[in-house]
Amino acid sequence: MKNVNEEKSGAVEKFKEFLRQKKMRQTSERVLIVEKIYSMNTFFSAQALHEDINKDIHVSLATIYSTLNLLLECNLIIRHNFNSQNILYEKFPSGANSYYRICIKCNKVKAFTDKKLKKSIDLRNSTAFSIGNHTLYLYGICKKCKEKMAKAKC
Amino acid sequence: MKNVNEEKSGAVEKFKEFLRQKKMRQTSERVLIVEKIYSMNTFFSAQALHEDINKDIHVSLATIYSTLNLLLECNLIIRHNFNSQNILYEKFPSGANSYYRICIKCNKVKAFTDKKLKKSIDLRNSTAFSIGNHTLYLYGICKKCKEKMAKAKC
DNA sequence: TTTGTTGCAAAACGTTTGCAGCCTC
DNA sequence: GAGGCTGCAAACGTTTTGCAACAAA
Repeated sequence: MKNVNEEKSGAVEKFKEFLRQKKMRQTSERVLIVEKIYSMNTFFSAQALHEDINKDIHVSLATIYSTLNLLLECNLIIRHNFNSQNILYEKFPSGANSYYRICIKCNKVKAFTDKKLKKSIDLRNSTAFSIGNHTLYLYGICKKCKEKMAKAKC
Repeated sequence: MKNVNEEKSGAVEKFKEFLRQKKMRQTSERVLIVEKIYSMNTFFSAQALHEDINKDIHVSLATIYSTLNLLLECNLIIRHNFNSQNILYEKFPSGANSYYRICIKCNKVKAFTDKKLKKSIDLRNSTAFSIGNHTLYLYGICKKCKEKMAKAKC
């Protein structure tokens, strides 16, 4: 198991390399934002990230968004749209994969891991398309909602 | 292979049943919207659907959105967020599953099918979570972009 | 007849943009 | 020192909401 700090410094390094390649500048704001994101373990909205960072130092929302777009571009974060209102971001370390169970009744989202499935999906790599990360969403009904529905029928 | 009209009438039926259960009204607008969606075979934006429908009869954008939300709720459509700007919808017939390859360089999206993978994912069904449909996104680099990158290095 | 639904316009929300000043390189 | 980046506020596109008129049950 990789530790959190290794993951974070790996992400910062990858981001800096990406900026170098694009001949873009390494600003303190950009680095701080990646570090913050890689210190979290939950989904987050752009707003929440903005508020969180601004407890420490002042960074404008425009900068938050511009950096989020760069991080999306270099695959260090992903963007979820679980339900129509909230758009949520999440760190996405290289080699990681995201699996989610989404209850279509209560909208709760639960992340899980599945090594076997991961292996099987990674096998889909081909010359026509080199797979980096992948994301799987399972839509269904959770135990609680199933029980509720059973009760309602009685 | 199920034919398109069967699929469409199945969707309409499922939607009507959903409305009945929620004690909501079966309006001509609602039915027309599902029918239209199930006649298409591509991703679509709310705007595009609105324009398309309004060639025939007048339906307001507010009604389009309210119906899209109902269809999301009863799992007859899904919402994609491939790149940060466009939000796209797609029909999602029961039993169908969506697999997508997304190039992180050129942002092109290609849908594909994979029966083996589908079987393997369906096996993840459990008492804790009953899986309905699922969606898999593979993020990677397509052949064209790989070739471009190889050329750039020379 | 009753009450939910529609259309319209305005509001809300997340995100982007233009510009002046600042800070990397 | 030059040009890219930031902050601010205004603009933008998508989605939601409030209200009066309408229509399904």
